[in-house]
Amino acid sequence: MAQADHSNFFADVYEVVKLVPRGRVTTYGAIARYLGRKGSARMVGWALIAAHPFPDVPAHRVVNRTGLLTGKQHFGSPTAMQELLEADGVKIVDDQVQNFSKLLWLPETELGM
DNA sequence: TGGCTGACTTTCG
DNA sequence: ACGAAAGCCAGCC
Repeated sequence: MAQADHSNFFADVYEVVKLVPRGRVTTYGAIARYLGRKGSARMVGWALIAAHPFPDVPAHRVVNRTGLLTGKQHFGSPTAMQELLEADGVKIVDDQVQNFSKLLWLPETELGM
């Protein structure tokens, strides 16, 4: 539990993202659907923006459904997200996660729901 | 108070 | 197959 008084949504997003194992990636829709807000996938990304000062939240492991680093723009550097993913062992080519389908980590599936 | 925007996803034309 | 619109929710003007 973070300092979430009125917005459990942010805390939930952080918890799920923090649960993403190293070398894996997940999608906004997967998290949103896991939280019960399948239509609010944008909110997941928004929560990640608020997660900037949170080093425990590997936002770089969250990409869009195509495996494209859509949020790399918000990392301060255009290549920061790619560097972080490669540091986790994820290969990135042209802002696209290679072997994305295999590296995709779904909370519903991995957590057993 | 009301409306726009946004690190998205899915569906209709 | 491509393009446009809808759905969803929270923050900001």
